[in-house]
Amino acid sequence: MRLFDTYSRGLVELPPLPGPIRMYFCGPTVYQRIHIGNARPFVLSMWMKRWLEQSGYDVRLAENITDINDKIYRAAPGASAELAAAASRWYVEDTDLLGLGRPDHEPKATETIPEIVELIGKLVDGGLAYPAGGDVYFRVAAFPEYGRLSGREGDHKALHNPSEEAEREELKQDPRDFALWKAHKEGEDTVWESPWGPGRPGWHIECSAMAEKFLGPVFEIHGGGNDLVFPHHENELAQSRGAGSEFARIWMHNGMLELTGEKMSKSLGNIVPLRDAVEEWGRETILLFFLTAHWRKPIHLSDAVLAQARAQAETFRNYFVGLEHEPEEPERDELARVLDDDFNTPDALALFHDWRTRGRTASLLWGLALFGLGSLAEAASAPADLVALAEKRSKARASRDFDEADRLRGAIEEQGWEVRDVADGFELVPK
RNA sequence: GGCGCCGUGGCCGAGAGGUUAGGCAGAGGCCUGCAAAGCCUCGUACACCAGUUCGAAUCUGGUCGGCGCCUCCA
Repeated sequence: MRLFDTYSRGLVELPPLPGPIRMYFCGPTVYQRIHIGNARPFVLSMWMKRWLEQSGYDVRLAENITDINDKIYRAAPGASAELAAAASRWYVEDTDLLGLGRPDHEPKATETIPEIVELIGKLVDGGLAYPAGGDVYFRVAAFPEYGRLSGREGDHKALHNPSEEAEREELKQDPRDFALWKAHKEGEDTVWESPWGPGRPGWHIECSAMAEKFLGPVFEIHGGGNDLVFPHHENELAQSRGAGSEFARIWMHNGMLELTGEKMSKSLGNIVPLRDAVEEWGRETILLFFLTAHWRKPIHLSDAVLAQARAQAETFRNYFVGLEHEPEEPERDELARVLDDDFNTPDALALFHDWRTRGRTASLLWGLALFGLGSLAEAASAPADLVALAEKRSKARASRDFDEADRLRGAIEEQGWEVRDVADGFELVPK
C-alpha cells in the first residue's frame, strides 16, 4: 500500500506485512461538542485501521484528546477541568454514533504530564530548549530542519510562532521559538509542577509525548487535518526529532470540510455538530458522504450532497431487501487495487456499485462492513400490525379490490413503511 | 504578500497523453391492477489562453477563480 506523504510530497510505500503499522492521529481540543469536520480525521483513521487490519497488518492507533488549552480556560473560567472532562465524554459519545469502533489508545494531555515534563527536560539538557520567565521555549535555531514539513524552510517570517501576549514574546530568543511549558497565569484553574515552576504544557509538546508513550520513538503514520501542518505538526516534529526520536515516517493530512465555501471551524462559528448531522441524516449517510471524497481533498457540505449520499444508502439498502445469497469469498483484490493506491475511497464506492449491479453480494457485504456500512444489509422487520395490514392488502388484491388495496397501502405509508409487491408476496421496507 | 492544494458533464466525483469510471438528479421504455424496487436506453465533460506532441482533459508556461496555512483550529 502507498500513501501520499506531506513531508516528501509524494507517494510512499508502507512497510511489508505484517508491519507493525503504528499510527498517531491528532484528535480534537475538547471544550464543546465536535462538529462534522472534526469527524473527518477520526473516520479516516478508523477506516485505515480497519483496512490495514483486514490486510493482515498488526496495527496500533493512538488518537489524542487535547484537554489542556486556552480555549478551555476561556470557555469555562474556574471550571475548565470539569468542562474538559465532560467534552471528552461528548467526543467519545458522538464519534461512537458512527459505529466504527475506537482507536487502541485515546490519551489525554492531563494524563501525560510526567512524560511531557520528561521530554521537555531532555530538550533543555540537549540545548534545544531554554527556560525563560517560568516558560520553556524550543530553540528553533538549533534545529536546522525546521520548516521542512510545511514547505517554508528558511522563511523566518512564515515560521514565526507568536506568543499569546506581547510581553511573553520578549522572553524568546527568536520569534520562531515556541512554548513547551507555559508558566501559570492568573485565571487558569489547572496547574502542574515542573522543574521550571508551576504551569502547564504547550499544545504541541503533548502530542510528541503521547505519540512516543504509546507508539515509541518511531512510527509509520501521523495524521490530522491539513490545517495542522503548521505550526502544530512542524513543532511536534522539531521536538521529537530534537529529542533524538525518528518520529513519524508518513504524514497524512486530510482536506478540510467546508460549509458555504469556508472551512468549518469552531472559531468561525459555522459549525454543524456531528451529533446533529447523524441524527438528521443517519450514520450511513454521513459515512457515505465521507466516502465520496478522497481524503486529501476538501469536501463541501450541503443538503444537496447529503441527499445524494442518502440516495446511495437507499440504493444499497434496496439491493439487500429480501435477498438471499450463498456464502462465497469476497473479491478482496479488487478492493485492494483501489484502497492500496492512496486509499481511494471514491473508487472503492464505484466498485461497490459495480458489485451491486453484478450481484456480488458477498463482496459487497464485506466491503460495506469494512467501512461501517454493514447495517445497510440489515432488513428492518415491520411491526406485526403493519404485517397484518399488508396481508389484508394482499387478500384485497387477490380479489381484485384495488380501491381497498390502495387504501391499505396508504395506511401503511402513514406509519412510515412502504409495501412492495414482489414475486412471492410483499416486502415491507421503512420509508 | 509568502507557502501549498485544487478547478471534470445539471449535481457529487475517480481517472489520466490515444480505449464507457461510478453515483445522484432528469428523459424514454420494460415490468406492475396502479405503484415501489429493479432492469434497459439516453449525456461525448474535463476553467481560460498559448505551447510541446501524430494526438492533451491528462505534460509545460501564463491568466482567471476557489480553498487551506502563515493567529487557536481536524
